[in-house]
Formats: sequence, C-alpha cells, structure tokens
Amino acid sequence: MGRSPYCENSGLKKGPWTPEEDQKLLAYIEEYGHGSWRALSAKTGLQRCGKSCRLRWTNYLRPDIKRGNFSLQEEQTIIKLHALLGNRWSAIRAHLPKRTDNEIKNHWNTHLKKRLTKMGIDPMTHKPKSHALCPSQLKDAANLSHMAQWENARLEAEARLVRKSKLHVSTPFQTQLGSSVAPSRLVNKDLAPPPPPPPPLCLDVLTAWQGSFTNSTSMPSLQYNNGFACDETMGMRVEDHGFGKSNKFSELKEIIDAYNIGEALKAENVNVLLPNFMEDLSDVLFENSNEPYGNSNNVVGISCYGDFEENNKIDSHWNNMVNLVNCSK
DNA sequence: AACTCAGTCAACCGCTGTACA
DNA sequence: CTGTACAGCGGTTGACTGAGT
Repeated sequence: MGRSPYCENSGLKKGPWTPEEDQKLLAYIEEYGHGSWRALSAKTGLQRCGKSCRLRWTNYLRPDIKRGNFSLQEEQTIIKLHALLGNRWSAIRAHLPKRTDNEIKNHWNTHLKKRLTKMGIDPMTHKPKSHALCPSQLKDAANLSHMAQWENARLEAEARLVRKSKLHVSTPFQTQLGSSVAPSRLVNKDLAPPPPPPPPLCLDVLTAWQGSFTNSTSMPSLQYNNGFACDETMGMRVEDHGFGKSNKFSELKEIIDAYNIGEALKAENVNVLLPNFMEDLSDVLFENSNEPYGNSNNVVGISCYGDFEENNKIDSHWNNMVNLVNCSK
C-alpha cells in the first residue's frame, strides 16, 4: 500500500524539541485537541511533521505522564509482563499507568535487561542461562518460565474468544461484553494471536459451559466448584464432582487434553461465576488496563487459576523470581 | 584539563493495521 | 478492489552527560 515517507517534506525540522515548540503544541492541543496530527502540525505553524508532533505529545507533553525513576513495583511489573508478553511494550504499558511505552522500553533495555543478564537469566526467555542460580532459585526460574509460556498462550486464547464472542449473535453475556469493549486497535493487535487460530482454550471451555447453562433454568449466579482437577503427575484428570458425565465434560476434557494444560492448571477449585466472569474478563482485557499489575489478580489467573489462594501461590512464584532480580541490584 | 567511554533517553525510522474514499 | 492517509508499534540511532583515566 502507498505509504507516505516519514516527514516527507524535507523542509520540516527534526531533532530535539525546543521549549517554544512544546509550548505551541501544548497550547494548540489544549484548545483544539488532537484529531489529525498532520493537520495539527500545519495549523500550529510548527515546522514538524504530524508524526513528530504525535510522538512528542504521547511521549513527553501529555499531562498524565509520570516521569522520574521507576518504582520497585513498576520494575517488578515490567519483568513479570515481559516474561508473559515479550517486547510488546504497548501491552506492557497498559498495566503501567502514566508511563510511556518508549520509557518502559528504554528502562528495560538500559536497566532491567542488564540486571537479569547479570544474574544469569536470559532476558528474552526469562530462563536461567547456566547454573548461576542455586537449586531453589532454579526451581523458581523454571516455574516462572513454564507459567510464562502457559500464561501467554492462555491470554491469547482468551483474547481469541473475546473476539469470537463479539462476532457471534449476542447472548446476555455478550451484550455485557460488547458494551465494555473499547474499539481499540491496540487491543486487537496486542492480544490477537497469529493465524490460523488453534483450538480454543479455557475461555472457549467456558463458552461451551455457558451454552449448556444458558439453557438451564437455574442459570444466574451458578457457582461450579471442583469442576475439574489435575493430579500431581502432569496427567490431567477431569473429575466428575456432581455434574454427571455430561457432553460438556467430554468437550472440556478434550480441550484440556489437546492443550496439555494440566500442569499449569493446578487449581483444585475452579470457581466460576459465569456472568460475572464474562464481565470481569472484558474489564480485564479492555477497560482495566490501567490497573497496576501488582494490585490485581486479573492479569494472572483471570479464571482458570480459580480462587484467591491459588492466585497467591502463583503470585508468590512470580515474586520469588522478581525478588531474585531485586536482590541483585 | 583533556580525552575517552559507557550509560541514558528522546527522537527517528520503517513497518503494519485500519479506515475511508 | 485499490490507493491514500493516518495512528501506532518496536527497533534503532545519536546527542548528551557523567565517570574514569
């Protein structure tokens, strides 16, 4: 497709912004807002291309930007999210309010990456490079690595379901979901998995369940305890805890087997309030993105990890790992 | 004091995805 | 369907700065 080159007009200025330029841009945006950056750059009289104006605004002039050193919690959040998401800075930014993706990226490249490397942890894979860690630390690192892989797959699968549910004919839950979904391409790009779509994961499981229970007369606020469980040896075992051997259980087991998610899915209780869950999910994926990671159980363990106790176990794994990094400062 | 070097970070670059005519 | 404009993303660059020699 035809693309206009960056700052096509060679007469446009490049390089660091002057305070006067900042002032012009700020004053214009405060008065008129920013719709079209190209038009904006022309109207302000700035000899800058629209792209440069946008960058200056989003990375520096925006009033809601927090500047200065990263807090310990912010650093922990970045490390956790990088393990899950990789170099998807915009996705990571969504969990760090008031920070820009550029700032996060710079901080990662100049500080955190080196710190991890120094510890003998590969900053890209978040796996230990060698025997730099003691056995217990290695265990933590291995747990982290496994959870990261699992979580990444799960997040993508969940996003897939959300998109799918948006396309389908509405149900009460989908109506809820649709109302809270922000029309953002960021969401699509950041969370969308590469095609072709693999089979569904846990949310798809829940969709199957939803279909079943929507037909039930006792639908609202049903809580399903011990719907499934897994044993210690990695072999996933779907147990019947009072539901009967329904077709939905078969579907569930097939999906779980297909993904071999038993090891990661260690929850003994999976408490799912479906209506609330769908709502929470949309909150997590689309609206609650400003919630600091450390303050929310939503990002890790939206659903499949089940209860708070289990979430705490997972968090403690993460924290052990992150603490290792902090100790090496 | 002069120079080198490494660290930092704002800004640039090239690209993709989306909307729209 | 095609081309254009635009927003936004992630990788990279280069100016600046401070520490070390």
